[in-house]
Amino acid sequence: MSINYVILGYLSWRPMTGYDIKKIIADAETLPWSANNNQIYRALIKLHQDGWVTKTIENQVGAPDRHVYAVTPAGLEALKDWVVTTPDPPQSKKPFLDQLMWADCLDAAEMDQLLEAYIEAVGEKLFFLRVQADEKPNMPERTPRETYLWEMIHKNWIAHFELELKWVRQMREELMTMEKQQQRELARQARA
Amino acid sequence: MSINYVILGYLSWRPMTGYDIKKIIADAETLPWSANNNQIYRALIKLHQDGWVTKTIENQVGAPDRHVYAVTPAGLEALKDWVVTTPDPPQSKKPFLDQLMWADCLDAAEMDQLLEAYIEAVGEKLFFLRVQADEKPNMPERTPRETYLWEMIHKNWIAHFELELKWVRQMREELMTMEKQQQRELARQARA
DNA sequence: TTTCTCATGTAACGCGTTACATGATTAC
DNA sequence: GTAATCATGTAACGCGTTACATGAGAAA
Repeated sequence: MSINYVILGYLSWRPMTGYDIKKIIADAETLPWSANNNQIYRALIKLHQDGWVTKTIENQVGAPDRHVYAVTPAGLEALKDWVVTTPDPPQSKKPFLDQLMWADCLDAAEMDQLLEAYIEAVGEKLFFLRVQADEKPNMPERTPRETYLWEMIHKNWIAHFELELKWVRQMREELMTMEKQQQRELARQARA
Repeated sequence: MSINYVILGYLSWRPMTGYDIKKIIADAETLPWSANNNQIYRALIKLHQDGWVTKTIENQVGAPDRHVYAVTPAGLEALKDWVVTTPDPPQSKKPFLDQLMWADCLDAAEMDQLLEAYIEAVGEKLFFLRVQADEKPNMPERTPRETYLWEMIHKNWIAHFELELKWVRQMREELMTMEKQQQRELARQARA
């Protein structure tokens, strides 16, 4: 449930509404959540119950009330406690690799098409990551170290997808070579 | 729900029971599922209902009956149909990166400890991956291409975790350098 | 006139997890 | 005697998703 802490983290920057949080998470290419209301509004209720955030209702005219949440000292403490917990290794789902496991039933052309499709999917994701890496979020007063950390996070994701591209391209070439070699061998056997 | 297809894939190698499948998935370092009964036995029921596998009950003495599932021609077709679906890009959860986002509240020592802990977690995972890459699964009659594909899948995971290690080690060094530089600057200011 | 933005929330459902339940045999 | 192996299955729960619900004002 690290989403709760991620929300708490954003609130540690400045007080915000669920709606604000939702937009941030929806736009963040490097956050693995889809920013659905159910999670966010529930999370805010939970954070409030735990005393980690305060809730202020701002009345508006011609628009719904804003429920503005701000982090409390207890919340900051809880955030730090979570930050220093021993980290888990990354957990990736790569359904493409599952597909590859049983891809030997494909002929050379079908296999090549499959790899090509993966290259495209990964390339697209990489494109959006790069676009976002260049954008500057409107976040206030960041220390050089924090700026550095956020850059490294972005670099991590980009490197991850670049590696994936490199890997699949290498595989594509090697499969091509294997296929050609086999063709030559078959031709030789036919002559004999 | 690619788990259903992964199970179908294993059954395409040889007929198996849920128990067999469970052991395979539990041992496979590169499969992202925990091999719980609930998923596996339900999946087998579903595959059977869809006519993708047949079910044969083998009575045993002194042990529970074995429900042996074998793939049907329709199952093989469904497997291939799934294999050629346009692949999704990988989806990774890296809670450590979420922690890093708010890690600027840590002092240099705490930060270094956190990075060290991540290095250990990733290193351990990498160790197990490497062990398994050396093991030869007792799977029958594999074409050179299928062998190659499985090796590439393993390499993908290993490269992924190696990259993660490299990334965090670089960050550790750079943070160390930044810290020293800041110390020197503070000392200079103190003299002035 | 339709769509977008602001803003909050709920309902239904799918996937995945741990833990529970049974019960004989074999190994330490 | 305790634990592991063989073998099947269920219950309860958590996290995450999409879709639904409301309702005003502003922009296209």
